Amino acid sequence: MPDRSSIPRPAAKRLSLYLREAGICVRIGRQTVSSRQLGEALGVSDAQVRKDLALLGQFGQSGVGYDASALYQQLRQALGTDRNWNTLLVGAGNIGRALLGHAAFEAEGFKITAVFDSATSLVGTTIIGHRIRPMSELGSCVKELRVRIGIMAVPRDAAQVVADQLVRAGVSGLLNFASRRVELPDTVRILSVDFTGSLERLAFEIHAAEGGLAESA
Amino acid sequence: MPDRSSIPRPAAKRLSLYLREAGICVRIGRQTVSSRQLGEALGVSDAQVRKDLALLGQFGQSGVGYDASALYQQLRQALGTDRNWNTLLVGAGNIGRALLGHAAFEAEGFKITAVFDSATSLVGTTIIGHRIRPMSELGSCVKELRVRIGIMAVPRDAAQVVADQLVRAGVSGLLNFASRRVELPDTVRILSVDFTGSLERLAFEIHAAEGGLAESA
DNA sequence: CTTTGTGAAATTATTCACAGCA
DNA sequence: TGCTGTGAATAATTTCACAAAG
Repeated sequence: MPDRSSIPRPAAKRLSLYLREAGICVRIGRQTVSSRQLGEALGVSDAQVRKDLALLGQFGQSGVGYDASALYQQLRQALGTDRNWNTLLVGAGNIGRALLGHAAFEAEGFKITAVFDSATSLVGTTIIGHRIRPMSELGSCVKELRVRIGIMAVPRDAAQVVADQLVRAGVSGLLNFASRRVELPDTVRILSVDFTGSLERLAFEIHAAEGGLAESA
Repeated sequence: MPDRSSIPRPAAKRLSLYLREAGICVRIGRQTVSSRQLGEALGVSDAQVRKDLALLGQFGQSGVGYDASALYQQLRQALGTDRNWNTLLVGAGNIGRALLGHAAFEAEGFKITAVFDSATSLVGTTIIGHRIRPMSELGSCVKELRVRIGIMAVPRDAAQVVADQLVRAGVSGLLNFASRRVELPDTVRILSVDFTGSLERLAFEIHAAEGGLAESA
């Protein structure tokens, strides 16, 4: 067994890509898939794919490739998505509603079990089948429903306060849609999705690609 | 003038974080900010901050730090957000609507100038002040409004087709919300935001931290 | 004093290239 | 033949540490 105690961060990021691709292979009935094929589908070198998958153990077959469904199962297990994750959503605004309507979550094992909002005008109403709860119920909800991930779709100025509440309620991780860094105890993981930051990075790449040549004159 | 095209990818990712922080400094009236302060606010080492900012030129002051508004301007210029970027949105579903209601885009120089959808039931209707246009208008719209970025908020199975249409229409970059890799000519940049993938990565980190399968820093 | 900018060193990540297997 | 798994080589990135500057 290889040393499984430490998976490099960049490799960890690619794991969910491999899972997606393995899922496609399984769905279309493909028996095996090679590191080259996976790599081409995802824009990664074949050597990189092999290195990454070897981190999870040896289950490829020389001359053949990886068994698609074994790969799929192995990745699900490694990522922890072989069983269900209960999540809760804080913030029933634009982004929150989009997430509630995002069917892909449940298909991949993530269930939004409860929705919270601090706006009293929203509390008690039902949005896309979810009753909006008051923040005061956060703690009991996390315990009763065994929620492990809190999804924060709140304004940036509320992010730290909500994060603190979620941590106190006992979640293990946060998915943060507010473009603000929040301080957390290092027992709690966070991953941020920043729309504006993404656009800025994209703009930078375009800008640099176009400006880089023109400016050397 | 520094050569923007030679900025390392990880550094480029941090640039938008620095911009956010510099913006906060300017807004609260702070005159100067040091690499240590920036680093602490963003979870990056001070040496890293200095290396990154030095890529844009030398504008720090020994013993003092960086002039907040000069830093802000410099970053905006480097990222290309000192000028307006016209974008268009394809897909007026859940995610598309959330993006239309996301005020932060315009505040940072990104304007959604037009919205498209392939559903004939939506075309012609107005959503959050935007008339939904048929896909057939894509080409003329890009030209007339000088759109450079296409935002794809479409189902995964439509992603490649829509990407092809956007490329043909002449955009320079794509912001993709579908969890599927799309093939593009390498003159066109793409950046993908994958909700499910993000959740999977978060779940992996939690899972790994708890299960002994850790991720190295 | 404090803080920048930057070579040099250390660390981390990727690619190469090939032995070994089916 | 086609392919994996993996050490070795390479490349990229981060950290160190300090001279120079205010």
